[in-house]
Amino acid sequence: MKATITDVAKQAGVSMKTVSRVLNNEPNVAEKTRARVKEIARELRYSPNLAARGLATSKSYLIALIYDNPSPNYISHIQRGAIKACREANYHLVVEPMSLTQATFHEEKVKFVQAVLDRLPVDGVILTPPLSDDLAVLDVLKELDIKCVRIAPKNDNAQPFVGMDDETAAYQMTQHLLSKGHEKIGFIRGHVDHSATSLRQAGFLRAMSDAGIAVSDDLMAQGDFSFESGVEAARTLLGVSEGDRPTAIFASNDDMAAAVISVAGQMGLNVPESLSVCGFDDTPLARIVWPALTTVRQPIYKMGYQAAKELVRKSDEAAENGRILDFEIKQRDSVSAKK
Amino acid sequence: MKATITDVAKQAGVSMKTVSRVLNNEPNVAEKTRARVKEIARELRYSPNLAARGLATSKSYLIALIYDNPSPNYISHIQRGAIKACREANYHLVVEPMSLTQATFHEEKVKFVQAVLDRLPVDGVILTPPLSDDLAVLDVLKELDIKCVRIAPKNDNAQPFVGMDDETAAYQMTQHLLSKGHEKIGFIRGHVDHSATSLRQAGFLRAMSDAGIAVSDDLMAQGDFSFESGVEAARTLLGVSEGDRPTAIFASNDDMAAAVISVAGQMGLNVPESLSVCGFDDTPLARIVWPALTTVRQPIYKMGYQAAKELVRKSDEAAENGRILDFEIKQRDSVSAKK
DNA sequence: TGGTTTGTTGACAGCGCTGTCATTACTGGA
DNA sequence: TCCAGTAATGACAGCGCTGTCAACAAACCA
Repeated sequence: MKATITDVAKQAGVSMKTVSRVLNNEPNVAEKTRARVKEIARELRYSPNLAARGLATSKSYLIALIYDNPSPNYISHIQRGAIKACREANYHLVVEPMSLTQATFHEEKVKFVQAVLDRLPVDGVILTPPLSDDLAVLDVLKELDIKCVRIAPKNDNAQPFVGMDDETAAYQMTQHLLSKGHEKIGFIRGHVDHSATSLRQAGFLRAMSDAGIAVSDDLMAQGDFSFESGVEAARTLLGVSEGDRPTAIFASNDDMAAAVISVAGQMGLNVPESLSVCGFDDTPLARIVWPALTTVRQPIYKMGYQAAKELVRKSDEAAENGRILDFEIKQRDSVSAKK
Repeated sequence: MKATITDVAKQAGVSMKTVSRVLNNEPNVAEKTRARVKEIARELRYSPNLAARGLATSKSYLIALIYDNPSPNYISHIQRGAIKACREANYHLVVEPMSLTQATFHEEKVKFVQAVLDRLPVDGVILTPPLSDDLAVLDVLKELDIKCVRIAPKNDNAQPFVGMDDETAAYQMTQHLLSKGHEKIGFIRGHVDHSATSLRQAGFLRAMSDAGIAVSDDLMAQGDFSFESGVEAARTLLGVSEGDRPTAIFASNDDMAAAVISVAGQMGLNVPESLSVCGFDDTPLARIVWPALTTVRQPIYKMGYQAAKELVRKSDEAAENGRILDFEIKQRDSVSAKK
């Protein structure tokens, strides 16, 4: 039925081992032989049996993406990037979301990871936030001796990761607002557990401080990254006398920024004429709301790509222990100069 | 390091084969032996090596989700459902999006599927629309003798599938609008290539016809499922004299429905007081727009689940060749009685 | 009682590949 | 010319598991 290495070897008049050498790009094969074997393999549409190869090398050519992250958009970008890298190295990606289990308690998360890895002998694991900062999970991985790259972790635990500089991004976005003449700028925080929350806030505050503008407490509202929490926060921020009202609001993510636009609309405030709004993440939503959101584009796809790339890296290539990727400020229509 | 079947066998004082029988729930093992082996396996935290098992059985315990669908939301639900079913049967899911390759031409899509399956010996494949209606791809699968379940295909080619009844869903949604007193109802069509487009339109028209209401051409607008196309269509539908304006608009998906709400807002029309709007799909967007969208909830998660379940089904369980899952009309705030 | 059936167990080969190590062919220098 | 040194190749075992088939024990019937 399907061609095996033996078939190729017979056809080419060489031993299985030589075919194996060619297939794995090992040295010490005469160029002529190499060419012939390659040719025959192509003719026979031969491709190695992963299971057999895995059994012999105790590698699986599989990378797992383990996540506990409710945002399909985020995950799907990571996933696409990771798959790209896998494909380039003839690896495959298996996805293991843990939201499906009842893993609400931390202990269960650890058990989940353990169970997955006991069963599936993957060659590497990609962890997304907030899992990327879960020390217990990292311990399990270390104990099992499985390579792991973390996406956007809060802490650099001397383990490989890829991420972006949330603090600087928030800093630059705030500068953008300042450059448009805004001084009374409201800020909506994200979910307290999320690592990005404090970084984005820090960037905002640093920019304000650098500009010599004090930020009063009532310009800071708490959200949790959800649209609903954004509505709440926007009402708090905007439900004051016209003089006290901020002329711009920086929401920690796009969902909350969309909420601000929605609330502003309901209050009869035009965006961006009477109120500038900006978000963070550049989700599809950012282009769907009206006016389209000025926001920060995260290199999510690239993070997935780099993470997987590091995992499938052959040992003779250089390792990179941490990598900060570039973000981009996407200027669209929701921010204008202060009137 | 990691326990093998031999370790368990030794500990239990039985042969490897008996352990194997217990692990695979095969009959003809004394209850006492079975219990003891299970106990020891648990103690040793033994779990079988997938590669070895795969080599012996020529099964991979892997299911592939192959897709060429730009909607991360749709895919992520399918994926979650499929993973659930895989997990229940000790299978794993590998995802293989083809949008990453340059597979714009049809021929390349076929090649892509072929390449993936040559390399990875999966036990089954899940195909999402529009791939689920790609005859050439189905042929490849058949030739390779790989089981396949299609999600929401247009045609029942006597091959396993799961789907939902788009026509009836659109029919019922239209009835809902009619029951609120609306008679002048606008309809925005979806992308012409998509199988759901014609079904949804057919359901709409049937309901109108059953209610004895003629639908004039200028109440039907063409979209392509994108927000932008929805804006366009909404402008066409609403940009007429007040008397000719529809009192309700049924958009073929949520993105376009959101566009209708946005355009209505810009025109000073209140939703739902002056215009009722409904969508289709129940994407996250439906709850984020204001007012929240009345829409049709598709059983996407369940479709993924059922598809995978069919693929991991043991041969002694009953097969189901096609399965229509239930939808649900989600009534939210964007539809009200006609004034 | 012996013979048959049914239930339980184990020995062994082999799935398709790669690692190890031995063997052969070729090269250049003394 | 011979020999060391190196490049190219192959024989063979074995990765961890399951399928096949044979062996044996227990239970049953006549």
